[in-house]
Amino acid sequence: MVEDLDPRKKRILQAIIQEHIISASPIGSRTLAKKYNLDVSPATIRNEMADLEDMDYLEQPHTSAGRIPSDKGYRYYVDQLVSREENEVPGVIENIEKLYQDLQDVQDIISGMAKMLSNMTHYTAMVSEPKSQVSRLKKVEIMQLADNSLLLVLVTDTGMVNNKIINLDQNLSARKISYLNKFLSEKLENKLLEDLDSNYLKRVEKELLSRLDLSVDLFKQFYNEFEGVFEPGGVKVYLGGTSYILEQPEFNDLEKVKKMLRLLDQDEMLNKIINSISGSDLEIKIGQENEVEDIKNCSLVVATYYISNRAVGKIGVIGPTRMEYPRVISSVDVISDILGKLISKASG
Amino acid sequence: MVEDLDPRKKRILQAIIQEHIISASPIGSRTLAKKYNLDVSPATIRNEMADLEDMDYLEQPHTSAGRIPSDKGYRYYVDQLVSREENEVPGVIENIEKLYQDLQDVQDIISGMAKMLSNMTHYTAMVSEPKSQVSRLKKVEIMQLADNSLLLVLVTDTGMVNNKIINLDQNLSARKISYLNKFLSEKLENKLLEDLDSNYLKRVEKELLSRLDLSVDLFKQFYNEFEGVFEPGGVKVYLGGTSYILEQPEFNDLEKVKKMLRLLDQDEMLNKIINSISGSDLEIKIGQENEVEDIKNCSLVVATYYISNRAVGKIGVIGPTRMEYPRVISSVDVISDILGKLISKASG
DNA sequence: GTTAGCACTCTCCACGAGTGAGTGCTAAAA
DNA sequence: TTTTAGCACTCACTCGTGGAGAGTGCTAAC
Repeated sequence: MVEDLDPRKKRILQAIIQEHIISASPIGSRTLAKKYNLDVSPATIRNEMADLEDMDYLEQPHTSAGRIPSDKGYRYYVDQLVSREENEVPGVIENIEKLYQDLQDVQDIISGMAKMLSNMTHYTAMVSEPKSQVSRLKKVEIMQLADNSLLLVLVTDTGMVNNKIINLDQNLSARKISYLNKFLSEKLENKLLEDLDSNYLKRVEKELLSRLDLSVDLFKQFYNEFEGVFEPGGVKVYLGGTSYILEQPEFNDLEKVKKMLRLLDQDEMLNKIINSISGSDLEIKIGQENEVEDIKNCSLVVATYYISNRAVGKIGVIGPTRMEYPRVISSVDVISDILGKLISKASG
Repeated sequence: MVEDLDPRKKRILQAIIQEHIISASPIGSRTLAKKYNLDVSPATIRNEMADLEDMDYLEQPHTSAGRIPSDKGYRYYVDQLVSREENEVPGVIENIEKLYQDLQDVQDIISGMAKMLSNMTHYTAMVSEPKSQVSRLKKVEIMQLADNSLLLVLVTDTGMVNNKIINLDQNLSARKISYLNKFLSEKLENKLLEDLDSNYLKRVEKELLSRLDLSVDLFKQFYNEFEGVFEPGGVKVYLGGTSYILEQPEFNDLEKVKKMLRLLDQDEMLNKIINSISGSDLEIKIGQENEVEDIKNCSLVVATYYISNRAVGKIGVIGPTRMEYPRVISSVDVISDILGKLISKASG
């Protein structure tokens, strides 16, 4: 499906896209001839532009306007005309890493990187938490807070800490709690969370019941709560720079801004968006390529970040299709790298 | 400073404000005479309106427009013309409480109530976390995650759970950790966080050093991290219904929306705003009465919520000065109550 | 294949007239 | 003295009109 454009068409397409990214308005043949020395007259460019429009790389908002790139045009640009290494600035990685190195809390790191990425790109950034399925449970511990009240703490090897307060009807003796702790760490720690499904938990429950002389009611209550923690549910998505979308001329319309902000308010939507990206290292979805209806006029640049070689989460940028792809691509690339490194370090 | 308006002026002022709250535009004498049966002619109303303008209760956007309420007008309305019990719907409290009763996590409760409040009022809601100063430390515990890596867990009696992963240069033996745990619970648990200032912590440090044969370097490193947890810092503020501000005609201007959203993006600002409210049960700041520059065209309705009779946090609503005060006041009132109750219950 | 020339198209902006809501003032009525 | 009717006046808002400007497609010449 990728036609091979002749070199002049390539140059013209590239010039139009670059110009449009800057000006956000349709580009005419004269402007193009003036600003880029293409060594041909506007008339020739017009002919080429008409050709490119026939091939669906360009669109014309109305008869007497210049051309704007189509989604297909952007796609060609991103795939063929952008060199991905282009903008790598050498020292940046080390500098950012240093800047954030004393953040220990994974949540702080994630939201810090979301902010960083949005500041670098001037678009809205989104980062999903490390997903638990591919994490190993590093530590399970129950602590007594008061009579009838326990705190359950789970720590994964990706550094995510999960708390749950469990209120019971009756007291659980210190001896039993310490037994439970020993038992649960033995059975659950160092397992993949993915493997701790209800089947496995049921088996653990059975074994525990046979060993521990515990009022069955009390135990059931505890175990129900306990099991609940492992239910998948959506992963939290962090946002950075929400207000940047307002800077984009394509969001000059209040209705559009409203729609967008409402979208970003909904956690499920964010999940859907960021998880619609299949899983390759850095993926770009342009306009109509997006599955979520409400962002079919936006582009997404999303990378996967890794913790000890496991793909655990996504980090990306959402903006208008008229996006500064080269800069965004290299920013997302760099930040996803740093994010993985920082979390790895923080979670030991 | 509160002049006593004669009854007719009161009625007219009230009518203008109510009408303006609905229509968001200046109100003229004819409209008023038609919609509210004030038993006088438009001409008379005009005279009264001119009087009210002289007294600064009303303003005129331009010579030939109707009148809109001034901040002073709203203030009079809120203080004198709104009966605070007006809108109490009996069953509501119980219903909401039931709806949210199985939320155990304090953070979930808070963000749930923020959403609830914004849905009820159709304005943006903000809720601050229980502030730690007036909380008691219920539980301190250190757990070993791996060699060199500890997890510090703090739980307050308001149900807030705080985690910190501490990475050390060397290992800390299990025996020492268990000793540390015993020592720290003895010294810190059930104390007000307010009292755990650096002075107190220094004394504890000294005592600990004299008792524990620990490499001083290692200890210092641990203790530095540990102390950091008690540094005050801003409290987190939860938002609900950010996109509601876009529904308000006073934010039809993109510039204003931008300013507002940028404001709500900054945690420090939110802190400043919500803490500019002194501390009475339910306080209303109208327009210029606000200290924060950027919200001098907004109104704030903020209540304090209580956990076992301690004022621990704030919950409120921010919207245009043209706000439906009666409804907002009773909503904030009700929700702040429920919030306190829910957290009390969840944190046992 | 490329370019100059030209008629044509469409948006955008500024201008002006008309409309309508609302006022303030004055003089008459209650 | 207070209230009301009448009237002239003021502004914001809308809508249509009419260039100006940018850009195109087509044709014919290079």
